[in-house]
Amino acid sequence: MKFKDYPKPSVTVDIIIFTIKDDDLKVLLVKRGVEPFAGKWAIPGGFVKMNENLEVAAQRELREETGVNANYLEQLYTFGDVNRDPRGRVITISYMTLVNSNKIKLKASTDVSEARWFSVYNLSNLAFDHKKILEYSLKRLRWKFEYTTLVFSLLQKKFTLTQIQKIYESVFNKKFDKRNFRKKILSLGIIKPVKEIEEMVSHRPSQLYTFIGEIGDTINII
Amino acid sequence: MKFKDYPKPSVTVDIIIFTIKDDDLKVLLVKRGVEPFAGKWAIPGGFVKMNENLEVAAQRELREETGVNANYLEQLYTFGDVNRDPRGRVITISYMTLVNSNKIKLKASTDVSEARWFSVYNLSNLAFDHKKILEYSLKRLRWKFEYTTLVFSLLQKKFTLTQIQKIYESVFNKKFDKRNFRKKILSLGIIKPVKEIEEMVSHRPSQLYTFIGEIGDTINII
DNA sequence: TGAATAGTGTCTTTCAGACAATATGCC
DNA sequence: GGCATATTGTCTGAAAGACACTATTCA
Repeated sequence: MKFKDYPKPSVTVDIIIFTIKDDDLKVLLVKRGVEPFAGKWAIPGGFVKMNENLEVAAQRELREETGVNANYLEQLYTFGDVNRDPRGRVITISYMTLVNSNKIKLKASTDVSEARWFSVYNLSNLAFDHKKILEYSLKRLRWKFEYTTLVFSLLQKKFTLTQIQKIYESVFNKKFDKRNFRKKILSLGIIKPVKEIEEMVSHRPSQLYTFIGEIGDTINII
Repeated sequence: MKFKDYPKPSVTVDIIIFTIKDDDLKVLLVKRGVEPFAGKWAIPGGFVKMNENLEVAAQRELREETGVNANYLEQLYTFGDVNRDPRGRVITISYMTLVNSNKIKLKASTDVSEARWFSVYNLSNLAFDHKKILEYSLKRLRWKFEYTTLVFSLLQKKFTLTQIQKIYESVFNKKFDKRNFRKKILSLGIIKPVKEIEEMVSHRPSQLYTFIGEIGDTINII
């Protein structure tokens, strides 16, 4: 079979980069510098190189945009409708990751003019079918937060229970009862208190905990 | 950006076709007629045409192998490791579907020599990375059976509670308690009895039910 | 002592899961 | 009556969810 002779679609990876900033779930978008959709905001992405695995390509895009490596990266879905890109047939494999926004210093890559964090609850007018991709990724993110220990990819080594709860409240965009939430988290046996407490706060300092487990482990949280 | 000038990977769709036959969960495999892996069994699939959406390509492959259209088709995962196909870079988007084996008359397509149903619990020595793909698809199938009404895509319009239970037992490869299972299914409010009972059986005939809802609806079943 | 956040327990309801006897139709 | 399968209810333990007050630190 001489499949080299057939015309082939282009293949890209897009990476949805989530973070929590100011108690709000945010996603990193880049402003397109070239047509099509010049001036519109888009999910960062780029072409997959011929000798590059898909996850490697996604990691590379992440690094180009943020300068950090993901400790969690998950393939989401592949979008390949014939007319999703006016330049021709482009099939994109979407990935998502979560980064700690403190560690990030945004830098513009070569073919984009700007990169910025956007609240996921206030998005509009994105390039391509990226709005649809983001809606899908938010569903997946919530699902992952219900069933896995993904939250710890957004926390420092030591953290408080309130910090966990605030992240959950940002991701689900709703409040949880403090007592029930803490009871549930503690019952999972995935965190343990450390011999330190919060410092430099003008109120009762809280107990610090550390995560014992692997990020992404399956476990019922909510 | 003249992205037409870059070398591009080939893109295929593979389709995992599940059915229940003889109270056993089976998957359709085809015997490869050509190299690489000539003579090995493989998941059916083929190249995506340039003017063809991904789901359409998957539906087409399904029709070529079985002659039926899917009433349920779901994208699973995209496999794209650099060396997964010795002929070159091939990225494959996998889909899964469930068909009623009564309706199927298998036919060989052009580039395969034979198609057969295999028990998912007895697979070995498949072509490419297809073993890995099947393991992944079984996990997803089970997940879907826990949380959705997918089972009804395998049943006729009228069915018995025992038929539902037997399908679940095949999919999860374990037995369920009859009383608890029926209690649970009935509590969901997604089926209703019809004014007929089973005929032509040499034992107490059972009540027939019909499904009220959409296949794939989310709902907690197990 | 006031401000700010940390930390904590009980009750009710729901659901999962264990468990066995009777009913019906056909031969 | 014997065979084969259908149908049915109770109890227990676990977990979810509603709900409000006290504790601690700092300024």
